[in-house]
Amino acid sequence: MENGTTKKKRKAVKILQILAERYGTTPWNWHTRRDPFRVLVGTVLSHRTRDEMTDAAARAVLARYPTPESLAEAPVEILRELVRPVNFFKTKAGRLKEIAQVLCERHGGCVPDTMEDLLALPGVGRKTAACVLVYGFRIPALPVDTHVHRISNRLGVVRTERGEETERELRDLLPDPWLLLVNELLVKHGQTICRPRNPLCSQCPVQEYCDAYGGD
DNA sequence: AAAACGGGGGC
DNA sequence: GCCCCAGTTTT
Repeated sequence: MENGTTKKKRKAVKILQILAERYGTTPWNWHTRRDPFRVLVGTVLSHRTRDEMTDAAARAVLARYPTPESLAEAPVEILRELVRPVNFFKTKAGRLKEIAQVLCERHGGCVPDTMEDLLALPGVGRKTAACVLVYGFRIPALPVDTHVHRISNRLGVVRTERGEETERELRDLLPDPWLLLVNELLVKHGQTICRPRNPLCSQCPVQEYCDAYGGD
């Protein structure tokens, strides 16, 4: 006998299978970003900022300050210049330095691998901490950003007001292997097709599963 | 729960 | 020119 929750789980996994085919995401694609420090720096810079700008800034910072030790000593005015392309760059420049200092003082120059320790870092919330766990350590965690929240609700996989509720409900719905993929897949989908405004529903590979699909 | 932070690119 | 955007912290 199949109850409602089981049905939802099957639907959620089916959707992710289709999106994984569409966007070509596979576990070994993460190879390039397995260094937790790089993930942490890049994710902090990405807050409220588009990918293209984030990438340039993260590379600039990491090229000059490739370790927590060097970043902790970086002059904040130079950091500001390096991260100027991203939103909130003044705040983020200071935060990056603070984070690096805490890593050196409390964690022996390493990025911690628990949610609790990550959340204690300045400027690191649940989304960023989960990104470090998933992309840096491949520990199952669920980064819920605006894309994951919006798309999960449009699809009808969850019905939630806030990101934290989305995180709780999705976690119950998805087996661990899919937790590792859901953020990457939904962000790609959200940037290309399931956009906040004017989604391209006619091109959507999961329209038949979508509560919000209106026929486009 | 809502505002503050805070700036470049797309329309 | 206006509006939006891979969040977090503070009020």
